[in-house]
Order: sequence, then C-alpha cells, then structure tokens
Amino acid sequence: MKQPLHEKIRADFEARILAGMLAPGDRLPTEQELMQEHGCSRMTVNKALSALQSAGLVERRKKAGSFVARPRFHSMVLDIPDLAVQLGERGQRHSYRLTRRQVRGPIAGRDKEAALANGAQLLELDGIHCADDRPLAVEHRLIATRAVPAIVDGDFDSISPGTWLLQHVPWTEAENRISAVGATRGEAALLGIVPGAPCLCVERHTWRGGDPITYVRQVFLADAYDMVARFGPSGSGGN
Amino acid sequence: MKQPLHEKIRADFEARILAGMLAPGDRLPTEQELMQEHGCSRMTVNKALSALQSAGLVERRKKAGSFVARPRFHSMVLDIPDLAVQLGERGQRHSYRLTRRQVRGPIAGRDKEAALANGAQLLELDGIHCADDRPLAVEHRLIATRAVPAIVDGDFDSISPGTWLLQHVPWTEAENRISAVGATRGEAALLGIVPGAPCLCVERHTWRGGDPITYVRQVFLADAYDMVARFGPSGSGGN
DNA sequence: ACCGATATAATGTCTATACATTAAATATCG
DNA sequence: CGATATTTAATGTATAGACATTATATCGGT
Repeated sequence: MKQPLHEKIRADFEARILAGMLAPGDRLPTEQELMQEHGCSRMTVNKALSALQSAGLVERRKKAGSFVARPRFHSMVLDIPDLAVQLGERGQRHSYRLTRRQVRGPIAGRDKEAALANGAQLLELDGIHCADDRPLAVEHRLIATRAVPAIVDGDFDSISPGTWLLQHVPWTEAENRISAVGATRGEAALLGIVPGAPCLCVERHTWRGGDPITYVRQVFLADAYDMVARFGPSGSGGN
Repeated sequence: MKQPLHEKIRADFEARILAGMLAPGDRLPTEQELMQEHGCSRMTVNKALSALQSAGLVERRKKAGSFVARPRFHSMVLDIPDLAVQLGERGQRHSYRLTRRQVRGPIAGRDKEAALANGAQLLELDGIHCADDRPLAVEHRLIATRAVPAIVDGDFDSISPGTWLLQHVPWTEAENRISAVGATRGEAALLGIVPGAPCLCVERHTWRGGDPITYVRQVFLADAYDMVARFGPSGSGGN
C-alpha cells in the first residue's frame, strides 16, 4: 500500500458510486463501522468522507448518516485557455495583428460600456488572430483603464492583449457567452469568407474582485476552431 | 464567530489570494506560525491549508512550505443542463417531438458508430425541441443499447431522450464539442430558417465507467439559445 | 569545487480523545 | 391523539501528540 488510507477509502467509495454499485440515496456505513472495518481511527474515515462530500459525491447529515448524493446538475470543466498557448499545443504558430487602437470614453447609451469603464476611459483594441499566418479569428476588445492603468502603454502590435492580460491581470470572475453568428461584412473580409457565413462567437466579460476588467468578442472561422470540453472523474486532489 | 476556525483561516487566505494581496509564488506562513497566530492546533491549520491546496489556490511542498499557486489554466464551470429544466427556469414550456426512431447496427465505415455500439445495436432517435411551441433545436441521437437495454422500451414521443437518460443513466465522462455550422436543408426546414443560416452545434459523447452511452448532435436556432458559462470564486464546500 | 552523507525543517499521515451540534427517535404530558 | 420535551445516534470540530516522508541545507572529504 503506497497510498494513504484515507485516500484508499475515498477512492473505493468514489469508484463504487461512479460504477453505479451505490445508487443515489443509498446509505453508506457510519464512521464507527468504517473505522472498525479498516482498523483505523475516526479522523481517518472522517477525512475520506469529508473529501467525498466536498467533491459532491456524498451528502452527510447529522444523526442520519452519509448518503450517496443525487447527482446535482452535471457541470463540466471547460478550459478556455489563451489562444496562443492552445495553438502552440497543436504545433501551430500564433500571431496577432492589431487593426485598431484608441482610448475613448464609453459610447452614450451603451450601458455595458459605461459599466465597464466605471467612470474612467476605455482602451479599445481590435485585431486579428492567425494560426500559421491563416486568419483564425477577429477580436474586438474593450479594457477598463481604471482596472489596468498600465495597459495604455502596452505594445500590442504583435502580442495579443489577451495573453498580456492573462499574465498581468488574472481575473477572478468571468462570464462567457457562446453563440453562432453570421459574419459581418468587415469580419468576412478579414477572415476571407463570405458575409453571413456561420462563425462561432465567444463573448467574455471578466472581473477581478468585482471590478470589471475587460470585454472581448471573438469571432472564429468555423471549421478552424471548435471548443472542446471534456469531463471525467475528478482527478483526486492528491498529495 | 459562527464559522469554524479552519474555515475562517481558509476563507481569509482565499480572499487575500483572489484580491491579489498575495501573488503567485508568495510564501505563506508555516503551519507552526499559523497555529501560534490563531492559537490553535496544527491539525486545524492543516485542514485549512489542505482545503486551499485541493482548491488549487496554494501549492505545498515539504520542507519548503506553502506557496500561492500560479494560476493553472483558468478553467471554468460550464453548466450543460437538461434543456427542459433550463427552459423551465426561464418560464418557457419545453416540448419534444420525435421524428425518427429505429434500432440498427452501426453503419459500415463509421468507426465512431461502431465504437458506440460496442458490438450491439444502436437506437437512433431524431427529434425536435421546442420552447413554447416554437422550434428551438433539432437533435440527432444514437444510444448504445448495450449500455442501456431499457431504452428500447422508452416512450419518447413527447419526453426528450436526454431527460430520460439523465434520470436513468447519469454519465461519468463526457466530451462536448461546440461549433458553428450552417443549417442543412433538412434542419432549416424543421427550424423554419433558410439553409446555410448560422446555428450553434453541440456534439456530445458520454460514457459511464468507460462504456459509451450516447452520442448526440443538437443544432440550435441562433439567437434563441446561447451557452453561458460563469466562473467565480469557488463556493466553499461548506458544512 | 565537487560529490556524498547527514541533519533539518517543513508537510503528510494517523491516533486517541473530547466536546459541540444537530436531527431523528422516543418519551412524556395535557 | 397531539404537541412538547428529552434522549440519542450520528456527524462537526478541535486538541496534543507521534512518526513518516521528503526536499532542502549543511558539513566533510577528496
């Protein structure tokens, strides 16, 4: 036995639950029974059961006992990494070309821009992402200078503002909206497709501790970019 | 103080890390220092630090100490709930109409169908989802009868096979692929749009303990359905 | 300066115990 | 019978200590 005992107990129940041998609502042994079965102290089984609880697999009620939790809504881990990194993993070369850059105030009537600006100026950066010099996505980005004053001195002629922001101002809250859109005339020209052709659109707002950081809208060439999300048994937060 | 001490310590560091007061790589106090600072035992601070570790916020190395983890790639929790539930939350009425149903073997040459069938038959179910009787998405689904023998007796004339599967055969692994496509002629007719119009396409494979369960391709009317994913400070796996 | 053996500092695991908390079960009283 | 008080079984939290593990640091010898 190389793995610690509490981890063994935890993994054992996880396997049984995921295999369906234990159905939602089933009661599992009390801590007393488990410490006898494994010949260990209560703290050890408690650690195992607590881990299962925080992983959402079991529900524990005082006096009643521990039960297999009924599956809450399946949620899944979707990685939305930096485009440059993601392309690099595929062996493609990422490049970014800036097409527009200006500092301005929020446009009157656009509440979202006003909220993002938060009383200060916005930096507007438009550009295009390429993979191996072929157009991949057009990007429209607004950055709150209030949250990121250093941004106005950034050099984005070749490096992507997304990469810069990730490295300098990691966000703590985000909202992504994924939809299908027809390419506008301008987007189509940049991507080399016909207007109205279907494109994947990702809009993202990010915040840091409640303060808005950036809004970005990326329109991807269909067929060139899919979003893939995988989900599997949670990797145990091991030692 | 209502909350337990280990939870207070954990929340304290979480707040400081998320607020940026502690930068990645920063070292935080040793367990010894923390137990003096809070006047508690080592197990208590250990519990707090272990929780931070399993949440991915800190990294712990023996002899060296505990450090703020450098943000691994931001991953986010994307809820892909049952359509019926999601529409219900919006106050819309969900309905499903079956347009095709057959049991067949995998089509020769389609490796993915063969892998899904896993030596047995496939149940093919095509249908259309509506919100308040307006078309929302067309769905093409293949179900492995080997994994879900009971499915062949299911009545899907009005209830969605996705809902049925979620209730009867929760998956343990899944892969989602989100892309933008142009509606085919048949899809366009069902959705009431012109062929080629941009649609959001979600393809999903699910498994249960390594055995394939189902493949589904859903093509959504653009503008009617966005996928929204939010991410925020992880809700503490509370008591 | 280099390499190897040893010491050391930190986390990792576990025990045995104690008391608190809570919700279910049970008893009690009107 | 029904409402209320009490018991009790289970988890929740915490302590103080012990030993294991391991990466780092230090010391010696060549």
